Order: sequence, then structure tokens, then C-alpha cells
Amino acid sequence: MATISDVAREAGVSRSTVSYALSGKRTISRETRERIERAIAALGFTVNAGARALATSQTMVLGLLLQFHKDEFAPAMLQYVLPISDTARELGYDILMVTETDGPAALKRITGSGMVDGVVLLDVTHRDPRLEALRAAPQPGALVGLPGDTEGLDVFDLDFGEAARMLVDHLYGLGHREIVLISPPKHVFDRGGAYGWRFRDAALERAARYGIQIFPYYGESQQPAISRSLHAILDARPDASALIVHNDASIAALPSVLTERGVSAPDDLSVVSLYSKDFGRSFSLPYTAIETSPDSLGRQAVQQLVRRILNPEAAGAPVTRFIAPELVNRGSTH
Amino acid sequence: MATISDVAREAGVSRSTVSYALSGKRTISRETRERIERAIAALGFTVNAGARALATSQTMVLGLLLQFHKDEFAPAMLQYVLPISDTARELGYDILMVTETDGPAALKRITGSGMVDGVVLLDVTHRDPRLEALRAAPQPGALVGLPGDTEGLDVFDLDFGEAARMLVDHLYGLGHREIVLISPPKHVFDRGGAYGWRFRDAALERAARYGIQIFPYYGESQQPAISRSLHAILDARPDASALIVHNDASIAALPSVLTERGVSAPDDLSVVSLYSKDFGRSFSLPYTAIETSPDSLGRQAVQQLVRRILNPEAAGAPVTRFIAPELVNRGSTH
DNA sequence: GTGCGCAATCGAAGCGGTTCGACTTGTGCG
DNA sequence: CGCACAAGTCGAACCGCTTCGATTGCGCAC
Repeated sequence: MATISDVAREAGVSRSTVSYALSGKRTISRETRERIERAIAALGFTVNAGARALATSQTMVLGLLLQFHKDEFAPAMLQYVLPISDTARELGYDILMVTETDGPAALKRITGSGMVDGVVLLDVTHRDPRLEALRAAPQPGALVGLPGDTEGLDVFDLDFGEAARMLVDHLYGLGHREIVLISPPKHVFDRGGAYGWRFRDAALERAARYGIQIFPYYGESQQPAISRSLHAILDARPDASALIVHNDASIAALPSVLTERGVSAPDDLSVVSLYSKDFGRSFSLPYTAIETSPDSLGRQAVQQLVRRILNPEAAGAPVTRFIAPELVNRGSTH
Repeated sequence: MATISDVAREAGVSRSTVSYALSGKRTISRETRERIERAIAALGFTVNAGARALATSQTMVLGLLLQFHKDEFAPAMLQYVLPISDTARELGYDILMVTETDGPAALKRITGSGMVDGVVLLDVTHRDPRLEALRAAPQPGALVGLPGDTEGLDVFDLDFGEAARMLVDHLYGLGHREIVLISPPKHVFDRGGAYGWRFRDAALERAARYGIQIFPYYGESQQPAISRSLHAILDARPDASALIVHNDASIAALPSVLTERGVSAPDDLSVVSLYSKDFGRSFSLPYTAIETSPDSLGRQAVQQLVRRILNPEAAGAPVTRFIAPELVNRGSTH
């Protein structure tokens, strides 16, 4: 591999001149610059990332911490990963993806060794053990998902409370008074997946205010339990006139479950849900729903992170940003 | 961040002694080692990855090149990514994940700048433009997916030809003489996704040998086109007694399509398919099928890659390894 | 003619490690 | 008693790049 010294020799200039020609931080005569460019092309020179990182203390790499829970419906994760990767690249950063089970250890490893300039934490839970490591790290971080304590952190999440209220309002306005709610699986709650109870509690509170009833249930994450449990829940609540599904796996299974029961929406049952645009499209879900945009969430997280990396002062105080929900009416309610 | 000089000062030794204590490459007295360990703990010292990479010319990072095709059924990709990441970590490597559209450019960037010690290419096509860049790179690479020219490369893929033959044999043995085959979508073929025609051609050849008929069709990748096209195909071939589905999106949609038609397997139609264990479980697919294991593919690729990184000579000649298919009978044929 | 400012370039130090050769001690052996 | 050798440690060079301060030569104003 050619080094900057090789280029300098080939072009008959000093190493520093080559460096300045590359970075443009000092003026270089047109003639010299062209000579250097020719030398670079001839030698196929590329700046060595490690050496540059050492000299500048900037790696131009962002860490991306994922946690994969074996018991989970996987398709969702990728929707965050891709936009994050794309946005990072647009801003000149590469992505070091870490999937270790031991999140805090992984975080310490990549921040402590200076492999990354900052990190994005995905799927943050209420009391996420990674946050302690993040706060202790010299690099900034951005979270996707709301933790219990946001102190000092940039946080991005959907406004699940507002989403729940919008859906309840929608159903209430249509006259529904008994509503079944399918939440994420119990293990998501146990793990501290706050979006589960943020949504559910807001829905229940709203229902109480209207004096209507919402019956909450946990969903399942894998077939055939998903369909079985949906059947059981619908059997148990024959009087409910509407269904709110806050769970990807369940909503994907719902169409065939309804078909099996000979039930159709909205004639026999009003159905609303909450899922990402892509997810709805992949499975062709015909339901009125809050459409989330993981891409925008990921994108904003990366942008804020990079802002904070480049200029910690100018990035200002930590932000917690809730993305406003958007309801798309597909006529599955009446 | 504490440096090795800080540790040396704190422990009252030279920098090289600290380095040797860390690596164990020279003998260090018990007493000195303990003093150094105490200093490291006190200062919270971690080796700086960039500096180490510069000195050793080893980054302990592997590149992972993905291509996401907008028009594709996404859930499949993650099944490769995770095992690759896990295996890499077990062997001491981190993963730099690159999702750029321009694969060759991305490959040049990360290899040319020495950010990685090797790369894994996912979803390799027949004439994959990334291969040229890979062959020119100083680092080794491992492929998942079979290219037209494997010269000089370590390649891992499922044996799609054998898989097709096994399924055709199975159906032929049961007496089926008219069989419909749903291949991956046309754009997969156009892009050079060789697994599509490797499977189809082997099936057709086998059928010809037996003197039976196989009617091949392309599948679709997104709803509602998937179901619509399945209906159309089944309408067009009322006499076919068996169905081979070589497409994740289609097989996931098949249960509800069959239900809608009032058709049940195996009574009205024998169905066989090819999908990964995880995929089948997620969607609870009840079909007799070849079960692929993306995890084993990814794992083998990483292992071979690391072997080649650590000891290029001992790793021997490039290998092309086809994973043997395994048929799991779930009683969807008769 | 002198002094000044600016454009263009160079040399050297520094980033944080690793590694090679050399040096000091202590030990066993002839 | 002298010597070879091993154990333990150190100093310096090096990995490839960036950046600061200094130097040179030039045109221009006074």
C-alpha cells in the first residue's frame, strides 16, 4: 500500500505539502497540486484510516448497538438499521455494528478503545444498562427509544402516548364503547420496553376519561401462538366492537385470523393499529393505523449525534424528541 | 483517556514493559506485572485501537457488505447478518457494516484505507461487480452466494441444484406428474441472483429426465401482488397436483391464499418449499421443505475468512463450499 | 530602497501504540 | 573464579498521517 511519503517522493514535495493538498487547509499552487494528484493516481494512494484517526483523534466511525432478543419478531429491526447506515454515510461516517448480548461491555469496548466517534443505541429500554456506560464514555451517543432517565442524553422516539390517544379518540368518536387492546408480548414489558406501557397506559387513561372500556391483553411473538392467542382473546370478548393492535407480529397475523373467524373489518369489527409504513406495505395491511417512520427516527438520531460530535457546544442541551404520530385512515373502522 | 505512557509512569516502568505485560510476548516479573495491572485499573486504561492498528497493521475489524434492494422482501437478510456478527466477535473481530448502493466503491474505500482486515460479501450475484474490487484488494474476502467465476475466492452457498433435485425426486416418488414451480421474482434473475436459475434449471432437468412436467413462474416480492399472482398461477394450472415454492415472500403468503381458494395441502395440492428454519418458524409454515441454515453459512464464511487473515499460506487454496440441503417432511405432500 | 504582507512550501514534533536490539543482574556450571 | 546464559527491563525506531511554526520569494506601498 502506498503511503503519503511515497506520494511526496513521487511528486517531489514534502509529506506535509501532500497532506495540505489533500485537506485543502492551506493554499497549494495549482501546479503542485496537479503534480500531487498525478502521483496519487499513479500510486493508487489512499489515506490510511488508522493513521489518520491517530493523528486527528477522529475515526469517522459511529457505533451502532443492537440487541437481538431471540424471542422477538425480527423484521422490525432492519428498518432502523438501514436509514441509520445511510444517513451516517451521507455525513461521511461508517458504521461499526455491535450485536453482543452484553451491551454495556460492548459499549465500553468500542468507546474505551476509541474505535468510534459516537454511538447510536437502538431499542433502548426503561432502565437500560447501557446508559451508565454511555454516560461514562467520552463520546456522545444518541438513543432510539425512551429510557426512564434521559438526563444528559439525546433521545428520539415516537410519541406512543399521543398515538394511543389519537386511536382511542378515533374509535370513541365513531361510537365504540368496548375496545380490545393487544399490546406487545409480556416479555417486552418485563424487559422494560417502555413503548408497551406508554401506549397502553395512555389508552386506558383516555378510556377512563371517556367512561368507556378498554380490555388490554399481551400479544405473542411467534406463530402459532400468535394466532391462537388472537382467537382466544376475540372469543373472550365477544361484545367488543373495536380492536387496537399494538404489535407487529399480531397485526401481521390478524388478516388470516379474521378470515378464519368469518369476521370482516369494519363490518363486524373495527380495527386500528400502529406500524411502520414499510411493514404495512410488505404485509399489505388494510387497516386504519398510525404509521411510524423508523427511517426518520434513525435519521434524526444520527444527525443529532454527528452535530454533537463535530461541535459539542453548538449542539446545545440534550434533546428528547418525540415524533408526532400520523393517522392514516384506510377505512377499517366505522 | 489514559495512554500507555500514563500507565508506565504510574507503574514506574517503561512503555515497552507495559506493552509486553499486556501482550505477554516477553517475560515480566510477577511483581512488575502486578504493579502495571494496578496502574491500568487505577487509570482505567484501554488500548487505543487506532494506534494499535497502526503499529501492528491489524485492525481486528471485518467489513460486511450488504446490498439492500428496495424491491426485496427484507426479513431474510438479518438471518445472515447476526450469525456473522456473532461469529466475528467470538474470534475477536468487530464488524464494519456497509450498506452503500455502490458496492465496488464501498469495498475500495474500506479496503484501501485499511479499515478492515477482511470482508464478507453477502448476496453475491452471478457477475457481481464487487468481485473485481475484492480481487484487487490486499485483504482477503469470503462470499455468501455463488458468483459465475469463483477464481481465487472463498465461496459459501447452499446447494440449490441438489435441493431442487431432492424436492422433485420427492414429488416424483409420490406420483406427481404436473408440478408448478414458483421461482424468485424476475428482478432477482435479472440482477444475477444465480440461486434462482440454479434451482429452477436443476428442477427442469430432473423433470425432463423423469418425463414429467414442471411449469415455472416468477413470484412477486410485495403484497398484494404476491397473493394476486399466486391466485393467477393456480388458476392457470388447474391440473397441477403439486407446487414447489422457491420464494420466501410467496410461501409466507401461501397459507392464506390456499385458505381463500378452499384448497388444503396435501389433500387438494401437495406443497413443498425451501426456506430457512427461522423463517419457517416465524411464519409457522406447515410445509415439507428444504430447511436452509443461513447461520451456518455465515459462520463458515467468517471462520474461513479469519483463517485466511491469520495465516494466508496455511488456509490453502480457495474453497467453494456447498452446504448440503436437508429435507424436513411435514406432511404437506402425498 | 526598505519594509510588509501574502502565497507556497518545508521540517519536525506528536498522535499511542509495538517491537527489536541492547543492557543489567543473577544463576549454574566447568 | 570466570563465563555463558536466561530473565527482566529499557530506549529508540517505527507505523502513516496531521499540524504548527518557520522559511523563502515575491509584489506592492511608501
